[in-house]
Amino acid sequence: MGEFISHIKKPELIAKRREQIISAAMDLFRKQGYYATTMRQICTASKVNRGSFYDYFSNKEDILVHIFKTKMYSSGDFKKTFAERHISGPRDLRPFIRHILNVSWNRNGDVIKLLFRETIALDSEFLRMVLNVESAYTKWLADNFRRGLKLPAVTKELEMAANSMAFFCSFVPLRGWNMRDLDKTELLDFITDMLMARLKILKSEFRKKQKQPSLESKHGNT
Amino acid sequence: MGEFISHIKKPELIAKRREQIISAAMDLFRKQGYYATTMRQICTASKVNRGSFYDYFSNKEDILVHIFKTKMYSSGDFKKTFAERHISGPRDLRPFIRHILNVSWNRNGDVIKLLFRETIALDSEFLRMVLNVESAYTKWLADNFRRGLKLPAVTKELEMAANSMAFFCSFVPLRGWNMRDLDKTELLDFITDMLMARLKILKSEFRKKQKQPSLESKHGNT
Amino acid sequence: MGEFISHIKKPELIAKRREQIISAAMDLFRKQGYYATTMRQICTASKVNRGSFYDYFSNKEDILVHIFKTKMYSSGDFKKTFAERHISGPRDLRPFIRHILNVSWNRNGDVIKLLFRETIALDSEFLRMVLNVESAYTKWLADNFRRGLKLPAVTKELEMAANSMAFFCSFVPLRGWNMRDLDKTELLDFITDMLMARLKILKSEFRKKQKQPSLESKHGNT
Amino acid sequence: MGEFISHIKKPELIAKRREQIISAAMDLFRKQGYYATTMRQICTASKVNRGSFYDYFSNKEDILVHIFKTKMYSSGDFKKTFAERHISGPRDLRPFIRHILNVSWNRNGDVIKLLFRETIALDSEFLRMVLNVESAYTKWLADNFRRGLKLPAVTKELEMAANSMAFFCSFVPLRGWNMRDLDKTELLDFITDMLMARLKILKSEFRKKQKQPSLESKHGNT
DNA sequence: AATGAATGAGAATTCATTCAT
DNA sequence: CATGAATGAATTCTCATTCAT
Repeated sequence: MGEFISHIKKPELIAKRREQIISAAMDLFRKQGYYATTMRQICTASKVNRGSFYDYFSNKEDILVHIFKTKMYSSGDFKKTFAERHISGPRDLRPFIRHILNVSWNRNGDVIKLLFRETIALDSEFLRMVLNVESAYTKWLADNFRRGLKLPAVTKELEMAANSMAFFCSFVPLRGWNMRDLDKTELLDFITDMLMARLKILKSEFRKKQKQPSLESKHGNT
Repeated sequence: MGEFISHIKKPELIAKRREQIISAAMDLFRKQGYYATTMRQICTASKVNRGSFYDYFSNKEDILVHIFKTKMYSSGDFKKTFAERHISGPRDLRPFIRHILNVSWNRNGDVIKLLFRETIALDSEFLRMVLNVESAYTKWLADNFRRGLKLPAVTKELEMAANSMAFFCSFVPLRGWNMRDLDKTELLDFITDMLMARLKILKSEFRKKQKQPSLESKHGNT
Repeated sequence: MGEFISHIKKPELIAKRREQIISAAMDLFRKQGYYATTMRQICTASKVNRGSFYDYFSNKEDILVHIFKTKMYSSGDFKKTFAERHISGPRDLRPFIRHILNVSWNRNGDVIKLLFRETIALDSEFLRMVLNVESAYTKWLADNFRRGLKLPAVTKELEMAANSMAFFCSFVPLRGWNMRDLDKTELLDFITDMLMARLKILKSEFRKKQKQPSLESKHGNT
Repeated sequence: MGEFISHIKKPELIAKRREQIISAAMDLFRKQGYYATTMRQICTASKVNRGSFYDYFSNKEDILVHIFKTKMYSSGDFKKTFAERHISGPRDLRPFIRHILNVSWNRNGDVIKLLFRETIALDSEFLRMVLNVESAYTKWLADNFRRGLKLPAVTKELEMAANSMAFFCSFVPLRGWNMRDLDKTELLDFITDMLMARLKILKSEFRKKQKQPSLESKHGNT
């Protein structure tokens, strides 16, 4: 437990070696999966000595942990990228969705794939952390949708929309094998349209409710 | 590779033991993942002798193969279930979607999860087979949508809708950890609505194109 | 933690293999020490497969634990042997001492040596157990001395005598390298005489105290 | 092997660093044992760079060798201390014994413990040297006893007494865990008395033999 | 003379699979 | 056809030692 402290003195060397290792490991994990990838392979591919490896990571699992940490939060791509893309009004809604999907599919695809496939390899303590980050991210999405639709509060329906959005982020990473690059670009618009269509319904339902605040309005389903 | 032929004579015994093993293995795989599950655990849980196991499966991976084979095609739940639910006209569209999602989330959730997480453990030959089944299934979905929308042919947009649909099938299996049972039920309608909304757009666009067949109509991107 | 349960079914096979392993291991430990002895060597010497080893012991340390357990208590040599040799009166005192030294030096020498050298390899929980057994043994010795000297209670001086006795048990195991076999036999009488001489002083001091119960009598030391 | 020659020029630096290292190492060896102590720990504790270490010792084992060398002979505590305490007549006998035990238990306890536990880690050549020193020390003890008892020559019985004495030196270092500090002080007198009592018998037997030089007198053995 | 990173042999242990009965 | 012990290749990780700066 507890944060691993490297014995190596130069921080820039630590960063460099970790980068080497993570890069090689991600490649191997993507191709073979976490378990089927051996330390031997990782060290050979990253050109880091098998003994030296343990100066930079505490053990094999630690690579996964670092990947998720680096890519998901702290200095991570997720937050940083998305923090810059904030929704302030209705006009931002569509570009916001497109942007996030685009980044998720084309830049973070590998991490997302890993996230779905290999979280089971994480020890429970860190797993909980990862899931918490995911939850927080979904909440952040929901709040952005709220602003984009000018709604007063985050409703359960907004949460479902956010969950769908988060799930769409893994669409291409998980199902990309069934598509050509061309299709992926078209899919971006298709999915954006689908989500926008659903959000519009959500908005119009809200308006209806405002006019007749005493009546619950839902369409009956089987 | 080639098909594994058991030495055991009685087919009903083979079926029985395989069922025992698959049932126990799926349970363990779901909880711990394929690699973290040992043959010892599988044999103990299924009450099959560790030596006898190899009379019913050729090796550990073979269990996965059989699970996918059994659950996805041949006697599989997928086709069988869905074959009975065919779309013949527009009125079937919504119930069709709801039904498929419902079955996927509540009956086939475990297999779907396995499919996303552990296909990497399969040797490439069988992996290709699995992916082919998936593709075929998606095509079948697209054709049903076509019938539901009364369109003359399967367009690229219909294919994308089908891909989305197939992807939604794994929504709860993969992201269920973030939802209560209650939410899952509401989500069923939410997703159905979203897909229906997109299909309606698709239909109306088709109508527009029929009236002005010479003009390409697309919305601007980014 | 907790008792290791072997998966092997036949108890007699477990006993046989453990015996093989312990015998080979003790030999190697004596020559090279615990740490310098590898599992490879133990398995080769005991003719037990390197994988099979873990069907009979939970790990390397477990060998040490078993040696101490087997040799020190439960079915162990210590208790069994000594239980039969009980002091009931003054005439038993000298034979009792001689017998215990003899057994310790000639039959349990290897274990005693191990006990002094390798207890540091034991995990703290089991180490405490071992030390408790030692303490109990020393108390048992003290009580026998008490009976042999016909004293009413175990005094601090009796405890010191017992501690000395327990320490003498490791004389030859620890310092045997400085003696020929011939010397060891003579040493048996020499040490017995020494302890007897001290016990006689102890007894006579007790008598003196009984006559003048109000006066503390001790010789002054620097 | 042969003596290790340091590349370092300043002898006082060599001495200083070796002292640093030995001091830290002894502490760690006592607590954890030789094998469980890593070079990392030794270098951290002694504040000597892990690379520099090999400028002052040839390898890990060399620390042990130096400890024994430094503490046992040459500039060693043993000889120096004891040389000052020489027996010239019967009156010196008891103080001599007390003094040696006291020093062994309270000043050299750690080295003695190490000597019993870790000599096995020494390569055979140096081991022989260590044992030789021990033998010489025992002979020196025997000769002092001879002078204290005014005997003409060192008999086998005197040798046994000296061996016992040498063994008593390790009593508290090896069995101290079973005693409080208070007990250790009382034990000093108890053991001194025991040895003195035995030596008196030895002396009186000598006198008897002198009177009847033709008769062998021994007590019967089991 | 000090520093600190690199090296790689070797350790304990696991586990799918085989095989004799 | 079942049983359960044996097999051994492969895995992760440690650590004394070396080496370039």
